[in-house]
Amino acid sequence: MFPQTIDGIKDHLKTKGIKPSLQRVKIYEYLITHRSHPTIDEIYNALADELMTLSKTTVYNTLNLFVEKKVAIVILLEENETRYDADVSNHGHFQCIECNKVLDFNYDLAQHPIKDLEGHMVTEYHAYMKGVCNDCIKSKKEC
Amino acid sequence: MFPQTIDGIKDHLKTKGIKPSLQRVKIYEYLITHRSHPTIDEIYNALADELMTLSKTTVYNTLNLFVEKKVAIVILLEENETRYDADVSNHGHFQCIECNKVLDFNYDLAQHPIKDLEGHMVTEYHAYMKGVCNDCIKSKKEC
DNA sequence: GTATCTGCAAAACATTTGCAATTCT
DNA sequence: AGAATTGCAAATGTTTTGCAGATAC
Repeated sequence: MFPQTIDGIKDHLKTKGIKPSLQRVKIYEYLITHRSHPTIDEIYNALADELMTLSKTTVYNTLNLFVEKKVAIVILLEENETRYDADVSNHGHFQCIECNKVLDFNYDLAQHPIKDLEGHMVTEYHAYMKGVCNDCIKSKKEC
Repeated sequence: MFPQTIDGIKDHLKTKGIKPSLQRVKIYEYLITHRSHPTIDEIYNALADELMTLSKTTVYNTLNLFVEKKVAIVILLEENETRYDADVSNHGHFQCIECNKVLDFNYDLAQHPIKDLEGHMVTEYHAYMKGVCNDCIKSKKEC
């Protein structure tokens, strides 16, 4: 599903019109190897050790570029918290309100025609849910 | 669907555990008479003339209270933009990427069981789409 | 050598907090 | 009077912008 090698990542980015700089490749690699839908902060903190001079501005620039070039999508689940996902296919997200974990789920809204939207041109589909994940349900029962 | 009178609004807020102060009643009235899913700024600007001393803090406080007491929901459609809706039922939102208008649509995600989420407890359902509304499609054709 | 990319510092916004003044009962 | 609410000013946090230096082709 995702490129498996650094060269694969470079080729993928090039195909999408993105020059594969070190920072961009590392950020994309982080996104595809950490499917937790990280925030800018999480990405920055994770890579700052390895890329000593990395700045948050670059992380912002890069993710804005990724979204514009459609190699990543923005995930909105909470106010004041923008998360990113390298899986650009139509799928849903479930966030646990106890542990804040985000799970993907298979669901393509585009497959469900909506009467109220006839006549409009739909280009993006988003579905998300919140609740308590099974891990947190278990931990609660133990108390 | 929504209370039709000021007294109706007061009763509704009281039922939900909210003391109906002037500011709260006016903000709730604005929400149910302007179904455009306004931002804090839009609500503040719309009411500032009438409520001379209204502060943005009060608009923030009030909407946080409304969400907590479940008389309004947060609508996330864009980064850094929180919108509010007094319709707390499960339904979807469509935003036009040309004119930014937000339309409601009838769609209850809760009616669509998701295999990947078996074992988790889902308490909130959100669906939204983006695209170009029919008004903007028409204006484009005219050019 | 010219374009682009990076990263610092500052600016721009959105939201929250602390607290004093006001309102309501 | 006592409790809750309002609203100002300051603080916090996130994202963008301007620009100078570094990098790539």
